[in-house]
Amino acid sequence: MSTRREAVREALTTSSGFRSAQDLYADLRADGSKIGLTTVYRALQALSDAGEVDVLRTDEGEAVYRACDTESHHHHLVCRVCSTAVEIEGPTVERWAAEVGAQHGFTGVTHTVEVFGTCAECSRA
Amino acid sequence: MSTRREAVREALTTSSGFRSAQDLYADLRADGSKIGLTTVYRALQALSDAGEVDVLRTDEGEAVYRACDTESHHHHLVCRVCSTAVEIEGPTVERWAAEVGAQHGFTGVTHTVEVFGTCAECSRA
DNA sequence: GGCGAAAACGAAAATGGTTGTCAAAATTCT
DNA sequence: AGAATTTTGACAACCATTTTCGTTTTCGCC
Ligand SMILES: [Zn+2]
Ligand SMILES: [Zn+2]
Ligand SMILES: [Zn+2]
Ligand SMILES: [Zn+2]
Repeated sequence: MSTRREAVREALTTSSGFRSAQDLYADLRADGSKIGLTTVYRALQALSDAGEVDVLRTDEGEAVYRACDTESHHHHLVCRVCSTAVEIEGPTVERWAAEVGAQHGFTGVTHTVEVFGTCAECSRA
Repeated sequence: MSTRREAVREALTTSSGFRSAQDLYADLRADGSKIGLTTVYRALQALSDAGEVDVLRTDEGEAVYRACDTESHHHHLVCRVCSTAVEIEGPTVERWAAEVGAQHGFTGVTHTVEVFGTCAECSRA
């Protein structure tokens, strides 16, 4: 694990929400790092491949990443305002997805589930 | 509703799967239409705004569209190979998403749920 | 410590989907 | 028909992401 990649992981870990490559690059540069944008992309790619970070796409198509506490299968409850995310689980959903796939004769069934809303804190404002 | 927009809607309706703007553009041109790519994008934007087509993002970030039978809330079971999609509903998931959001104090809770797999036909091959 | 191979870096260019611009063409109105 | 309005499409601009490639750093070995 190179120093640069460690820096990207660190920058990602200090945030509880999903961040884009550009966000992280800006953060790191603001902290005085001389890291290049390409390296940030490469680090995120590697971390993603290693299953150490979760990725999802915003409505605008931008990839955003998050360093989750658990590496086991889970989903997220994401604040639309501050992008803070909470890891959630749902045996109910897991079962439902598998069943609906099987019912239609699909094999190798997977799913994507994300829940969005305005978090308690942002709701107050 | 202009002729061009109608043509895009038609091209989308003849497919049971999700298609990208570029796909539709290629289809239309192959059919002899002189439509421009810009117009395809504009038509899809309008149809999407009107809630007449569903949009989702591929893993690569490309927007893909589908003219669904129902305009009411639903999700999709999508074939990873041929991209054919089946509209599915799940009261269970709807309830679960609302609950998990409420439990964490989130307001204005929405969700995205898509199920992927290999359809029966593609599984045979 | 010195050295060479291999891996990591970063700046700049290339890519590819999508959107903005603007003048021409089609449609609608009077 | 003629003017006003909308739609269209070629082309340029955008922007996130990837590729390229020469430079720098790291690492194993002498
Ligand atoms: Zn929030
Ligand atoms: Zn799941
Ligand atoms: Zn299929
Ligand atoms: Zn739903």
